[in-house]
Amino acid sequence: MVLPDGQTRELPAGATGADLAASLGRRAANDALIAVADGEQLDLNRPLPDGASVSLVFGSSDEGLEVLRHSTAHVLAQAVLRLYPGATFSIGPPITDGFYYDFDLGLDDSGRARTFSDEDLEAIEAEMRAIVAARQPFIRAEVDRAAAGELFAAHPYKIEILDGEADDPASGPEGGVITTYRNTVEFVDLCRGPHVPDTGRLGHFKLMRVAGAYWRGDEDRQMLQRIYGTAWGSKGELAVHLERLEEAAKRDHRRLVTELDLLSFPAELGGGLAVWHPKGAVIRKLMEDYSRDRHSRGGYEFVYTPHLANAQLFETSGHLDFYADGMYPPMEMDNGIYYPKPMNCPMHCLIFGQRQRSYRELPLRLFELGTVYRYERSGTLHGLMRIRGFTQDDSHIYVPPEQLGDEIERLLDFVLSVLNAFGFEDFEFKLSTQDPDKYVGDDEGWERATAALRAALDRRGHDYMEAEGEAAFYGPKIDIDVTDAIGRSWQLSTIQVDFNLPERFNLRYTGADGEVHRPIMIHRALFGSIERFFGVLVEHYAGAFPPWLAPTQAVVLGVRDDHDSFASSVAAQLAEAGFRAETVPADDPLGARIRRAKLGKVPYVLVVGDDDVAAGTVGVNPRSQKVRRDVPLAEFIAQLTDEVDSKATDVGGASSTATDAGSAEQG
RNA sequence: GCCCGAGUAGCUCAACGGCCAGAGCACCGCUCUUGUAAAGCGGGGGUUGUGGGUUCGAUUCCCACCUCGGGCUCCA
Repeated sequence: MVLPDGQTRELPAGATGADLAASLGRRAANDALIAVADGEQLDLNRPLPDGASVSLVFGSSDEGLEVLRHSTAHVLAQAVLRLYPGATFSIGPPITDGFYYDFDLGLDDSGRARTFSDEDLEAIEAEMRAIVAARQPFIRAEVDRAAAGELFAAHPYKIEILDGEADDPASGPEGGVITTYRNTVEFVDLCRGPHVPDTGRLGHFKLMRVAGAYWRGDEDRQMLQRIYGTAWGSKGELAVHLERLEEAAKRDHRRLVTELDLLSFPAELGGGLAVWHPKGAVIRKLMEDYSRDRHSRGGYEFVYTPHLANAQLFETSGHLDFYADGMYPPMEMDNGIYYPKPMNCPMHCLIFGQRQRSYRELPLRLFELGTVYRYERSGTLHGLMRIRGFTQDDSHIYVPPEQLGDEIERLLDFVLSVLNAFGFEDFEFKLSTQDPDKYVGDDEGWERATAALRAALDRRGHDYMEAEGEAAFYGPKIDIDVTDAIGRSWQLSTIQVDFNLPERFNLRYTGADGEVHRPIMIHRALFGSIERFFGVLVEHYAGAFPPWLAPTQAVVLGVRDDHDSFASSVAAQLAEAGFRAETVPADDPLGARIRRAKLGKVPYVLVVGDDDVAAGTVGVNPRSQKVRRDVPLAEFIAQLTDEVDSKATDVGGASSTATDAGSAEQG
């Protein structure tokens, strides 16, 4: 065998991964989950090919975690089949952070599909613990189709997998070899493997929730009962994961927007529609102002278009053919049919097509904060992240084919620089290419456009993954994900090439050669939706917006009520300097007023007492820094001005020389 | 839309089928006059999501609908 570090090791013929692990020491023997020989994953009890390059996989690696989660899913299936006679099972793959398994529990006495409840989860988890304690081996076997059919005669979903209707990533035949894994006499699963040697290697798991899921993800098929779980290589990692979930729950924008009085979803309005309260509106306005300013400097021209359009427009654009399901229902008026717009592009195309265009005008970059309405099924609505009425920072760029690459490159820089201002620094790029079954335009155009996108990414030095076949039917695209403060990734920006709409709207320009040409169109949104981006920001900052965005930048508090008028004058001077400041009269004890301001996540609390009235100073209590006393107001204003102008994400500045007048706790 | 779960005061939550549905925060009033994260007292606030049903009696049990949350699907 050749080990990953280049060493070689002699083992008797027929030696297994387990033998290799044993030869490497006790830890390897105890902790190894599978072996990888010449790139092929093997159970530890399978013989290693002579002379192979072999590495052992542990629960500490992604590969190991997948195996461990997959095996835990098997344990879940065994527990469910044991506890629910008549139940059958379908698939149970590992997923990010865990695993799931889908079951069909059959019908109850009244003919309705049986389902799991939350209480069932506890019983199932207890059963799983028993299976883990029993240290059942996973025994692999290769069988032929007939034997497999017999083995799974009572399990129609397994039969369907055997019949190869679809290739599931975790189960199902591959290369004609059907493999099964048996744990006990009672439990055997159809599975490609590999698995951990025995259930004793598992145990750091937790069942999370039960949900409905359609067989094969197809809503015309049977709805199955899915159980989700999380599983890790150690107790510590499981604990860290559960803490991360708690942290995410604390940052949930739906909770924070209510607590901070930013916006709400009144039931009277209808599902998926929000109203913005004054504090939320301040932040939104600042985001929009910044966006407008950047677009203005970036060579965009601003346009406005209405919320409704005649059905004819959406027939021309193809939305009624391809997107009708996502549109609000039509309304009839003056013998015409009108739809709320689900996208801004058709209207921008009308603007382009309104007169003759010259190549000298291109690239023509039309920009609009355009509000659109989309019908989202009620079950899919989710706070600000999925909503029915929202505003896109939408632009459509009309460009000659030969300038596509340059424009994309320019766009990439623009997008990243704007996102940077909001505190995002980690980006992931995804290039989606043609779906061979569903596209418009000629192959040559696609190839050129895709090459242009690729070249732009390369020239800007961005690593990207390629998603084959995931492009929209009208052209290839680049999607940009950002990573937030706690490591979650959000898809925000998208840059999409479109050959289709210029065709449908018969858009043309006159080239330098005097001939008529068709432009290529780029759709691009940077925030995507203002609402969704706002939601991401709330979670990213955990509601503690940086000074330039905070709805209230400073709360000024008098120590006693005879300081209130000085406090008011400080607030007035801050307002005069262009800041958002409030005072709270000294009707309550100072501590209580400070606490309320802190819970409101205000960047600065300014406290003024006798000394300050006399000297024209303030006590500065920043959101997460120490308190400074006797700061001249002008100095504080200069500092805040700096932070706002530089869009600093920190409050109080790392370099501020804090004098310790009582430590400021964090909220 | 479909599966699971939940709807009690503005918010967070109590209340075996049984007296007038309670508490904290928030809000209003009075007292307190405060130097860096919760002063005291009092007050207002509810058709327990909506509509049916079972029952002597329903916040509690059953049915339907609505809304919200977790999923499936789709995507920004």
